[in-house]
Amino acid sequence: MNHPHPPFAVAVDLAIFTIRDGALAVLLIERGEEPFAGSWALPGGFIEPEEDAEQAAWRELREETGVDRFPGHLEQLRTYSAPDRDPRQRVVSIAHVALAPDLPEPQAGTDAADARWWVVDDLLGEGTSPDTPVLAFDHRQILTDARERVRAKLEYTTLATEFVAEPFTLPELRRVYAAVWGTPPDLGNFRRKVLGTEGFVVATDGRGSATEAGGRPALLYRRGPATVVQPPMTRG
Amino acid sequence: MNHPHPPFAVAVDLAIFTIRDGALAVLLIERGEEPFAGSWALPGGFIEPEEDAEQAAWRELREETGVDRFPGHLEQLRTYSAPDRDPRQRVVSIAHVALAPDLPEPQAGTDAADARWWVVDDLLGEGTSPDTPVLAFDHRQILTDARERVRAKLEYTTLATEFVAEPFTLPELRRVYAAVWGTPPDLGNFRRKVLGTEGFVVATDGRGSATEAGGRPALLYRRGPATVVQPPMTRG
DNA sequence: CTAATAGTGTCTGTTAGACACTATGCC
DNA sequence: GGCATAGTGTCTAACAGACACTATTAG
Repeated sequence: MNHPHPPFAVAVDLAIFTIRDGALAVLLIERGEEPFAGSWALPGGFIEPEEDAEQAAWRELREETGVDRFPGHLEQLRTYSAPDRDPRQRVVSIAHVALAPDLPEPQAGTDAADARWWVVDDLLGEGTSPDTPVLAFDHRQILTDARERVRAKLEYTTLATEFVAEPFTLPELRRVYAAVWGTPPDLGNFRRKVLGTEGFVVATDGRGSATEAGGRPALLYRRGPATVVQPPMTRG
Repeated sequence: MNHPHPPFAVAVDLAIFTIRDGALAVLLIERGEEPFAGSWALPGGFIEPEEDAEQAAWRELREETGVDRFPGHLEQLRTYSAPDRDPRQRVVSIAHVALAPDLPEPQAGTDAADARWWVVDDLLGEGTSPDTPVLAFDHRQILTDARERVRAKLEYTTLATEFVAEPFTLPELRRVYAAVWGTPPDLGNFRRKVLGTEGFVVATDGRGSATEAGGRPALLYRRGPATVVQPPMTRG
């Protein structure tokens, strides 16, 4: 412990995920100020004196999505602390991952030029399409780590249910896995696993409506109390 | 992002684990200064201006263990940021977990009254024996989280090999699992899993020496290139 | 009826768990 | 030989993967 301790700013950054049109999407903010003005970045902000990181993350979550009672899940991801990650000053960022059922189109915040959902595979794919932005700071790395966290957690937890609004159908839940993993799990085996895991979902007496194209309506379920899936579901 | 940003100190704390006498042990420092003078704490220190958290953790690791080339594994755990976790000032701590083969008894650092290894189960157990110290700050929580990280990672990674010095025997490696999980995995199934996982260990042509009590000498192995164990080993 | 989606049944190879057995060292 | 430890073999129940089949809706 050597004194003096240099001054640090401590921020939280958020990778807020949802499923939109069958794909995993993340909320990005277009920066209105330098550095990286015009680039897109993960939403975030500095921790206030009386907050811990989790409280700051919840606050940012509400501010950036415009939703008063955020319906999803939030957890800490990891902390990014490279000395030059922000060119203005030393900023350590405690990154978080949030998941939610389909949220409304966001409104741009006070200091943001614009805010919108992006398909994650478009952002992280190899293809350098002219429409896909370069992310500000080290946010591409954070987003990569965040996606891997979500992918992994779908295997051994019931976290997928946080991506759907209650009540939900099993086909909807299966589409969450398809979106996050890139390929849908086998139908029969998926149902066996979900229904065979005590407390993953609980049946309701309702039935969903058929899709516009017809087809049998699916049964409706709610989230159960279970949090882990043992043994895990397997990817691919 | 509201200005001004209050000043934060950013520290790293380390849960350095090893196996001593068949039990999981952690290195603690007896604090010589207030607050918590006389209490025991995880080793740690503040991040320097030109370092990131990982570099700071490696530096502290060398300083606190007195070992120049630390032989084990280091990874970030999570960040603890409660506003009142340090009564002096606002300190955010990026906690890390380190694993190593049996290390020499540590020398007390400059500002530490004493430094020694403690059996983790003695520190975290329910029993309030007079000899077991109360940990400083939120270090009991950090230690609990760190132990759980290690327990979990032994299931699905080859991390256990970081607890033994090369070359090592399979019975030695099995004793790592016994120490961390509290109960040894079944002998035959353990060997089947380790030897059946490509790249977990690689055989050498050497044989270990028999124990003092006699018995057949075990074959010697080195760490392999594999990092994951799929499907995982199961606890208990 | 057909198309489309939801849901069930079943076969098979793999493997974890349990546990008995054999091998090789020291005294 | 006996004891202690290392290492092998085997039986079985459970289960993931694959995939064929049946059910229920809209039009």
